[in-house]
Amino acid sequence: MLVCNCKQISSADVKQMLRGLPSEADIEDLSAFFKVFGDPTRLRIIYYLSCTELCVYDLSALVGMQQSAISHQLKILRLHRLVKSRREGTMVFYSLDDRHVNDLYATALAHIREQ
Amino acid sequence: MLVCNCKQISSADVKQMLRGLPSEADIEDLSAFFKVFGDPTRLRIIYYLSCTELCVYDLSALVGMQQSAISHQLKILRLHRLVKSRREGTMVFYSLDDRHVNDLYATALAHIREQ
DNA sequence: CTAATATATGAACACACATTCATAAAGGAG
DNA sequence: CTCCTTTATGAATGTGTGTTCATATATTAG
Repeated sequence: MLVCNCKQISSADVKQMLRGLPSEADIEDLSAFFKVFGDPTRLRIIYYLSCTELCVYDLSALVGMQQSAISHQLKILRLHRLVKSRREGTMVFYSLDDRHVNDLYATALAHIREQ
Repeated sequence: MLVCNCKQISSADVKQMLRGLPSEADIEDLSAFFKVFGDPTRLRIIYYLSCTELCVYDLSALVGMQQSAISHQLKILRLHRLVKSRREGTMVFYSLDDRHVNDLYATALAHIREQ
């Protein structure tokens, strides 16, 4: 029974909720993962990479931000395995590395467009 | 043609990318939306509400955080139309108000669990 | 009305984070 | 080797944000 007698939820119900609760680690991972999408610059990078593979410099030109800023963000995206990189001479090409990205993108867009 | 001659992407390709680019407003909305999920406390609240409707006090007990903190977070969730509230006497019951939430949750979990 | 309970809110603080600047590292050309 | 280009990284800075504390608001009971 919960502390508040609002609806007399049984302790059995509470136990069942606690059983289904994702682990501390999962919740941390989840929130960290969503946080990656919670930045406009990273979303723009993700969009452009969803179109085609791009090098860092071109990405910075497209996004309209300094190369350093893009590199920093690419590192974060890489650490979360959302993009992968491929070196070709002095250049490094980035591309999307997750089949879920588009799903998330689409679902979120659907949400914000439902007024 | 992009500034870097890395792959000689034509200006037509660039134009097409820019055509598909979500608007400034959409990107802001998207990132703000994802940001809401980027916090462990809010994720816990969302989980519990995915089980059942709950009042603020019980939520704070389940999450293990002060009532004030929960109220602040509920306000954010409400502003993003992820939860809805219903007053019953002095109590306010919250419940999920978005059919996309579970989709996002599941997709994200799938991502972080793929190694 | 007052008292009690449940929730909401404002201010303050501490911490996280995105960007910029400067610079280092890596590779290719000469 | 040096010079140039591309990318990565560290430090610094300013901004954003989650929590707590104190308090206000709202509703019911008496």
